[in-house]
Formats: sequence, C-alpha cells, structure tokens
Amino acid sequence: MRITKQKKIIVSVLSKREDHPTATELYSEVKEIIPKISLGTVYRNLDILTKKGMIQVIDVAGKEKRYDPKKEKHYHFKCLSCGALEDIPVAIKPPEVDIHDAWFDGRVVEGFTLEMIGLCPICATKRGDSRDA
Amino acid sequence: MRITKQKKIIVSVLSKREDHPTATELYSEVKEIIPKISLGTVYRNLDILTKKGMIQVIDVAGKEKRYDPKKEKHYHFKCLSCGALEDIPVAIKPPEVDIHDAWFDGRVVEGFTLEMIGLCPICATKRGDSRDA
DNA sequence: TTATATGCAAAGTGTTTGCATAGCA
DNA sequence: TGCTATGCAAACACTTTGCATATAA
Repeated sequence: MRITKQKKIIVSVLSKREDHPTATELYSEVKEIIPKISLGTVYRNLDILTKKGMIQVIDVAGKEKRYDPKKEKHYHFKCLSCGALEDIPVAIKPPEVDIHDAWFDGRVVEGFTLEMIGLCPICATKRGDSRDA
Repeated sequence: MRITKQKKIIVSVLSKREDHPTATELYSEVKEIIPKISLGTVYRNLDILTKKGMIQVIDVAGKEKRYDPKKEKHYHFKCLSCGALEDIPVAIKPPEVDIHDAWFDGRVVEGFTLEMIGLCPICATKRGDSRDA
C-alpha cells in the first residue's frame, strides 16, 4: 500500500470526527483540502484502509456504509428516526448461546453483529413521533 | 389495502419457502404464476405486507434485503462466505446492558438487532478458505 | 363507480470499475 | 524507473417512482 496524500488526508479527516461519516460526507470534507480528489478514490481508499485494519466500516443495514476511525471493537446505538449512529460507551454483556447445540454441528461460529436501536436524545425529545421505522 | 391477486400469490410463494428469498428471487417465482407481474409491484407489495406485519424484511447489511414469511421475532445466522441466511432454532439469551447508565439518559432504547455470523455447513466443509469477509 | 393497485420504463442511490495518466518508492 | 494509485466517467446492483390503465370493493 502506497502512502499517498489522499490516504493521509482521508485518515486525518476521519480521525478528527466524533461521529461516523459516510463516504460522501468524507468526500465533501476531503475535497476542501484536495479539490480534485474523486469519490472513487475515497471509496477505494476507505476500502483499503478497512482491509488493513486501520479504520472500520459500519455496514448499516439498508443505508450507506459509515466509517469509524477507531480500531477497537465496540457497539453502536442507531437512531431509528434520524439514522444517527453513536458509539455506546457502556459495557454490554454479549448474547449467550449454546453453540454445542446440535444445530450448530457443521457450522463455524465467528460471532455476532450487534447494534442497539432506539431514539437519540434529539429525536426522543421530539416525542419520537417522527420515527420512520 | 386491497387484497389483489398479486399480493395473494406473493404471500403464498414466500410462505412455501424455507429460506429467505430476495425480492428478485420472489419475482422470478411469482412470474411463473402471473407472467405479467412487474418487479416494481413485487417491491411495492413486499413493503406493504411488511408494514402490515404480515411478513418480515431482513435488512442484510450491504446486501439485498431478504424476506421472511414468519411474523414472530427470531434471529438469523449469516454465512460470511456464501451469504446464506438461516433461522437459528436455538435459544439465544439477548445481550445485557444497564440502560440506567447515565449515557442512556435522554435516549429511548427499543432493543437490539442481532445476527450470528460464521460459516454455513457447506462453506465450512470447504475449509472456510473461500470466505470473502 | 372510483380510488387504489398494476405494469412499464425511467430515474434514483450508493458503490464499483476501466482506462489513461500521475506520482510514490 | 516501474508499478500502484488517481481522476474521470461510465457501469452496476438494488430499489423507488411517475403515469396511464386495470381492477377490487
């Protein structure tokens, strides 16, 4: 992997954010620094950086992917109303399942994908009646 | 909601399946019964039926949506190699989290999305070396 | 009868890719 | 120097939508 100006700026922009931007959001911001950068390059680099373990993708069901500068595993809270995705800073005890149950024979269990859903503070105060899911 | 021939056939075809077909797969099968049906109608009806709670959508991250004739909540096992999605017939103890933690103040917690991931029996016997994620 | 649902095709959205050129190592 | 990465635009996969017509109630 070549360390290009594009990669450096993408990582730097992503790392400075507290939230989890989409490729397009990142693109807009990076474009202010490298005006000629293309969306394709952003996607390509995001993909490479993810595979190298330098960032994480959050594959939000039914929505655009979002990117996370953190390398450590952690869970997210997704707002059903506005789609915001936040890191959960509280400990979660993972689900328990008896993988020795006969049904699992022949299967390789790698783990779980887990996401907490609800309403973020902003949408919750709007009484949650604007929720679209 | 009008009970049209299209809706009846879609539900009937979906209910007869053991797996979780995509809209396109359902479309091909329904087309054998109603040759002139359009993909748009299939998508529209799948959406309506889901909102009515008559079927469920499984919003697979990064992949096409899949549909499930079951109405009850249950979890799925997703194969990282071939993408197959199966119902897990084994009890899973949901994750535990202290929603009284200060971080949750102002948020409305509705629950979790949870998916078990790994390799299905077929891909596991291929030694898992074809896995693409 | 009449408003909702359909078929068709076009448009949308998010993401990937082919290719000639630019630029890192 | 040589090969990977870039910019650009076209292609993609999946899903949604506008519109005139058909049809359930």
